[in-house]
Amino acid sequence: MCAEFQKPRGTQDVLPPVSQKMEQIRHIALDCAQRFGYLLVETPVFEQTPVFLRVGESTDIVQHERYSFTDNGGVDLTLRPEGTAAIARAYVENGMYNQPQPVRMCYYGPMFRRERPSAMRYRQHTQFGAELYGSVQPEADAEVILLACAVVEQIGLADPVIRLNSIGCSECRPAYREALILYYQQRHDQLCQDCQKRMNTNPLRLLDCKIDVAIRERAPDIAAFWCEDCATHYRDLTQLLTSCGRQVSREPFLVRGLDYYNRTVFEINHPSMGSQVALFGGGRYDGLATTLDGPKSTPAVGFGMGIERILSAMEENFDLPLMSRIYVAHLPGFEAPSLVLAEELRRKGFAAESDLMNRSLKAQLRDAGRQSGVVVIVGGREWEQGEVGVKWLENGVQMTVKREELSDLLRQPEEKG
RNA sequence: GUGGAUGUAGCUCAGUUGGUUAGAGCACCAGGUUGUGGCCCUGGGGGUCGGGGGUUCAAGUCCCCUCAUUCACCCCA
Repeated sequence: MCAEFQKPRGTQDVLPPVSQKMEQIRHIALDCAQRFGYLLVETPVFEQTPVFLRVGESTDIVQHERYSFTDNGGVDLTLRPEGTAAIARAYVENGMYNQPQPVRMCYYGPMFRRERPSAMRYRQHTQFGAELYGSVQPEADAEVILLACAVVEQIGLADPVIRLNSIGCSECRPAYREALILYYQQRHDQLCQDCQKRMNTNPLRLLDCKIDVAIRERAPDIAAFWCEDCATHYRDLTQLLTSCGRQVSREPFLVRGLDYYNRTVFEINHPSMGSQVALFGGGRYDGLATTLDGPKSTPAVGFGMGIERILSAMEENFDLPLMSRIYVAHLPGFEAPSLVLAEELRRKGFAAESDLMNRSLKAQLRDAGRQSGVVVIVGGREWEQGEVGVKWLENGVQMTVKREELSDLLRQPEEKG
């Protein structure tokens, strides 16, 4: 095919049966969220660009991964790279801080980042996420994490291990930041090029480096710098999660790339996935809504979950429940009656389809065999007497019934044969 | 943005040191059964060999460019 007709780089066509699986995941996620009290909020897939600039000036998402464009009215717009900023905007714009707090919301939809595609990384991907506004309590962090774990578990992954850390608050982080810079400055010559750059842009990210791991080992741990409140918050959260039977692993080097986080950050990996690929990740971002013109104090926690990654993680141990479909076949000349009968069955709630290819009966049965279900045969002597044939392909059992009795017979297929 | 690997039918892949009209399996369609699937047999459709340029009497094969896929980085879900 001509190159200009190919799908854009890093995007995918989702075909059956994968598309059905995706629907299943969406259903599970939204259902879980609802049981936790998190209701769906839909925001536009594009926003005015400044909304996303709040994600952090130094992050790659904002710096060079944006899908931005100017519309005909001269407005600067950006395809959303993540959900949190958009939800924060919606929370503020709709005055949701006047609702009884906390406000529990979730979202589900496509995200766009112009990065180079690789394993489990796409330019358009789907994220499910949840956001909790209004509570500073560690219980809030816990609930959000428990929801994420519940979804992951529903999908068939046993015993998720939560990788957890706290990156402190405006009280205690500056001191840690200084200590970290000092430590790395003393070893400046041994650092990789990226890290030398990171010293100035985002020192916390030094801990993310996969090259300078040896240097990192002896780097100062933020836990030693936590203020009283941050320390209690972290301790309480850990306790809450373990009380709920969740496994927590403290990750001193987990910092995450978005600037808006404070205190809690977390993520979860899956063994089937390559190195640094998280199924979901999130944290607390008490300052974000304020920067979008929200009230002075608007605490919030949330996570985002990569649906394509979830899909690939569950691939082996998750089967789609097959809906049994009815194939209405016809003898030559009975195309129209078979279409009518199929429609009749559909109106009674069955999944039914008829042949549209003017095939021979033999070919229709072959076709029906591909989806292994029930075949209703229309035409011939039986039709003259107001009857149709019914055949179960599984075991080859066949019988003839009055048209009026057909739907009753089909409702209990397991008793036949 | 950096580095590596790979592009031949819908899918998985053969294709010799460059040499006639590019093959197989699976899948698809039809027939073998004037009204019955799966197995088997026979036949059929389907390819600008990712695209463009170059070398050559001759390119799927060699060279260059480009596009795409993929893996590792960067970063993130």
